[in-house]
Amino acid sequence: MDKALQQEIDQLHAEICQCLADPRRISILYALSDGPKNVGALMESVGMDRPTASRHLKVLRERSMVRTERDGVSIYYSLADDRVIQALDLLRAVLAELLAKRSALAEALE
Amino acid sequence: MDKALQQEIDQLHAEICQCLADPRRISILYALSDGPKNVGALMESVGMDRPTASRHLKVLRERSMVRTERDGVSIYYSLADDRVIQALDLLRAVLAELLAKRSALAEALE
DNA sequence: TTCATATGTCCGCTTTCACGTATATATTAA
DNA sequence: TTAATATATACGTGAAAGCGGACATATGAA
Repeated sequence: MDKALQQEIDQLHAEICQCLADPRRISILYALSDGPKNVGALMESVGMDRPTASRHLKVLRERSMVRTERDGVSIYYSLADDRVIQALDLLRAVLAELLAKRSALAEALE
Repeated sequence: MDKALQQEIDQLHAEICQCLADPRRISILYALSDGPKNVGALMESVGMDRPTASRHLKVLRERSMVRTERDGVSIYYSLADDRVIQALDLLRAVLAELLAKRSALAEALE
């Protein structure tokens, strides 16, 4: 493939990954995997103040990781694509294995 | 689950995602999915200078996303877990769909 | 129109991160 | 031990991202 084109794809790919590279946003995405929620419910379930929630939701919105739908005065957020959760689950499994290995090392030290 | 514990997991989860949130590192990981490579070969295939390659490799090493093995004067890097590539592929598929939708919109405008 | 509620943005501040140049380390061969 | 090769780090700089408090907007009801 063309080198410049490949770089542009990698850039966009990295921007999507960037969305996932924050613990609050991960928490938000898993909260939404249960179903749509408005901002208040998300603040509650993730434990953030309003500006923080809004900022992170904006990041996710701008990268099209979440969708919004207004219902009266509330705005409901939902996942745009379940594969994002699948990807997060894969990485979480990798993490689990890393931690298990470290735990085994720790036990071997005793 | 305990809230503080959950936050700590999300933090580690985010640190893994952080590894993926850079176009150079994505390029490195895909290059390694073909098999182990030393730094020189990676520089070639990804098109970076040495300090840049070393820095990114350090990030991937510290998060255990890659393994290293010395062979004489060369150091060979390899993927620590193929599921990282699986996760990247899922996200790339999400990206492809997003771009396809935008492309359809662009055509509809003509 | 005025008020209350839900959501979003702006500001200053601090931290993190990526870059390139120059320098350091480690391994092998002479 | 010296030189050569392959790899890694240190440093200064500039850009980007996160935070919380104050402010702004939009919808619906009185």
